[in-house]
Amino acid sequence: MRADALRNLDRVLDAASECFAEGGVDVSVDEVARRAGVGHGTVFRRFPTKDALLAAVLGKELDRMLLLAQAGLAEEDAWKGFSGFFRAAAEGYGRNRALLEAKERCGALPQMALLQQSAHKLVRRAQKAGVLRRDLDPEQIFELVPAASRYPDVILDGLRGQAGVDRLRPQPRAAVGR
Amino acid sequence: MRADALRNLDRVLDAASECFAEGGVDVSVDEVARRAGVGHGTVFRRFPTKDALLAAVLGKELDRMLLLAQAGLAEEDAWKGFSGFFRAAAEGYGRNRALLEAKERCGALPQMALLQQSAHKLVRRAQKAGVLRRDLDPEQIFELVPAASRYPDVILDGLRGQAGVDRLRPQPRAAVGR
DNA sequence: TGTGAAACGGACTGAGCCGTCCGGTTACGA
DNA sequence: TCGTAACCGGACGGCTCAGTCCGTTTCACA
Repeated sequence: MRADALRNLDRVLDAASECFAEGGVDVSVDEVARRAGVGHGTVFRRFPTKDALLAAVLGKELDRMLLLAQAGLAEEDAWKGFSGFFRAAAEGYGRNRALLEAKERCGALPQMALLQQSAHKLVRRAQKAGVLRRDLDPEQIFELVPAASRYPDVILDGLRGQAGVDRLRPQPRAAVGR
Repeated sequence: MRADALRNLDRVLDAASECFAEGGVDVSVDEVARRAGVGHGTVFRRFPTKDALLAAVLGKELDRMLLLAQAGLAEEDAWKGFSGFFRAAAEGYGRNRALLEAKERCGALPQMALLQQSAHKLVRRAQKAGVLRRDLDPEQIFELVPAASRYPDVILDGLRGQAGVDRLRPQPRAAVGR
């Protein structure tokens, strides 16, 4: 690959990250190309469709999250491990407006499986330790991540549970609907 | 106003409600017109722009929410009043995919002020009664409503606080950032 | 039932966007 | 230094969508 091609590829990826984060997935390819300082033909040579570009950007973000999840597993305190990852992931969603839409649009990406696996471990461990409520499965817990981009403390408080004393409120909990 | 005009206006509003709720604000005016069984010229005669149509639909939804808020105030138990409204509003956001985007796009609507006023009363009353955490102001509390469309119980648990024993977790709470 | 005003709806315009293509340019090996 | 292969970017086509316009239809009232 020629040096100029590589340089432009980097610029395009960076510009796309910023554009999608700020404006969501509806930002045009022209806009991305303009910010990268290239013609939009150049963008389409590297990424045959806009979705391919989106997937590349999303992939990079997922890689970052995978590292965070693994860091959480390395933490010995189950709650700290879980909540640290949860908080960081939530902040990621807050910073990047396109993440949710992109996930809907791109479908399954290769990194997803691995990330999901690590994230599930985090949840299961915290639940076993009795510090995380047990009436939601990992899938459901992580549906709350985007929601937590605003006030993570509130939602983490809602998620926290103790062994024995299950919750602050003693009444039977209503079924958690979807 | 002629009878056919009135009938079509109703049809258009209903169709728009359904379309936007299901598909978000990006549904085309043609699609709305098709579902209403009219030409899209007819839609644009009543609503000069797509945003005007969106505002009309949003306005109806806000009216519905205002009634819910007033019902909450009529409830004598402060927590039941607040949480009932919170839950109903959250469900509204869950059912209607366009609500958030529409609010961003339409800006301030006349109903908003009144709704906000009632909602604030609900929050202040619950906070005074010591059943709702005090480290968030009403504005911030209601930023959590759309987030609660999925698992309202979790978030309500996170919001609940008792007088004296402020929270389950005794450590000083981290600053709630935005 | 006849007539005029109001409403209807489809054709049309223009803008924006995705994706393609090709003539000109640039980097790199010999 | 030079030839060539790779790369660049703007022009272009096709599409969708918001908003306009006008010939035709429908309603309401006398």
